[in-house]
Amino acid sequence: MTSSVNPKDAPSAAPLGFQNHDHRACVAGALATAESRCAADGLRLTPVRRKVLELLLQEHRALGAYAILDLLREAGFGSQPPVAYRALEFLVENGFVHKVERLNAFVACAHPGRMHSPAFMICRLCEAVAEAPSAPARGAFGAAARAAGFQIERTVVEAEGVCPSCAAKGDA
Amino acid sequence: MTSSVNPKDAPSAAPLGFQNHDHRACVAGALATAESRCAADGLRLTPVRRKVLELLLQEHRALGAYAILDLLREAGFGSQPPVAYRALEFLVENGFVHKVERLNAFVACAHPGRMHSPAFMICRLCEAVAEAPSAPARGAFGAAARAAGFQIERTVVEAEGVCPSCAAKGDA
DNA sequence: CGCTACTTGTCATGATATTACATTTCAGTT
DNA sequence: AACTGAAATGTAATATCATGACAAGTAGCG
Ligand SMILES: [Zn+2]
Ligand SMILES: [Zn+2]
Ligand SMILES: [Zn+2]
Ligand SMILES: [Zn+2]
Repeated sequence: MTSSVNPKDAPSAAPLGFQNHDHRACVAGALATAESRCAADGLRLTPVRRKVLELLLQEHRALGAYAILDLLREAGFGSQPPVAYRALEFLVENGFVHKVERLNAFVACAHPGRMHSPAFMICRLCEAVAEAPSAPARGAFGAAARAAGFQIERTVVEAEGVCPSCAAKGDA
Repeated sequence: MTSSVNPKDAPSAAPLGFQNHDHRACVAGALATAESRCAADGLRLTPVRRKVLELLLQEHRALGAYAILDLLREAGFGSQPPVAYRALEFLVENGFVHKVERLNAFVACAHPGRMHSPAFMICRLCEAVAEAPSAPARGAFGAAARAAGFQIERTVVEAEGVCPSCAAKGDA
């Protein structure tokens, strides 16, 4: 969602998505969405899972599993890798979190509640990650896949580059 | 059309990966291309590097760094991880090999000699990997990136699914 | 309650990747 | 041919990412 870059919010030292936004609302909304959808679908958003989602939403950037694990430990949860990986598995399976393959890291979904195939823009300078909608199965690639007889089930689309904030710093 | 797998060994007009093709020519041609381009550009296609490229071309699928390392050891080269990773780094930097992020594995480039941004189709059943041309910076995603002010430098486009060969087996 | 499925905590291990440093090879120069 | 600096290689050690196995706790249910 890149409809408009709205500078109304905090000038912020925030490595957020790329545009400023009301991050408290962004976090609270996503958590609420996750809770209601879990309730609706009979999924169990347990304390660990909820905490991991909350951490990823608050950071608003991609975190490695071990970084998450450190934060979990600080919050009093288990500190062994499977604790983090299992929570992440649940969150990824149910679309609340995406894995960024390029970084071997995880990021909270920016468009929860809707089925979608994510595309990411990853700043190589500040490591900010923005999620854009994508429809890779349409377009030239999808046509090539159909021509080859390949049935696409899942796609990874990740662009590495420089975010507007870092570009401004660098050029200035 | 051309979606059917041709059982005879036809010269590959499209080195697309899932269809049959003259693999000996495919390997020899790619090696020759690599050699001539290295000669032209003053790059050193040393024995280890050439061997890694040859292994990837012959396998014609994605191999993990440690699988490559095993093959290198069998061929009498060094057997420590940096040996493989350094050869792969050279080959990736110079466009002879791509990394498949989704698999943490490497595959020989199917369109060497031309600057391009690869897109992959990965069969989850047989692990075949086909490379298609891609232009992700065009289309909706590129538009989103421009709208966000993000400068794309490199893209990862990988589709996971079922290749025509496995689909035929499964459906039949 | 007792049963079951699921979740969590933990230890151990496996898989992927990099750092550091000594040695060798190579291209260009003397 | 011998010298030299840059590049490449060999090797040990370590760092980072991820999973397997099993015991213990917990929610839902007859
Ligand atoms: Zn936010
Ligand atoms: Zn940035
Ligand atoms: Zn081939
Ligand atoms: Zn297949």
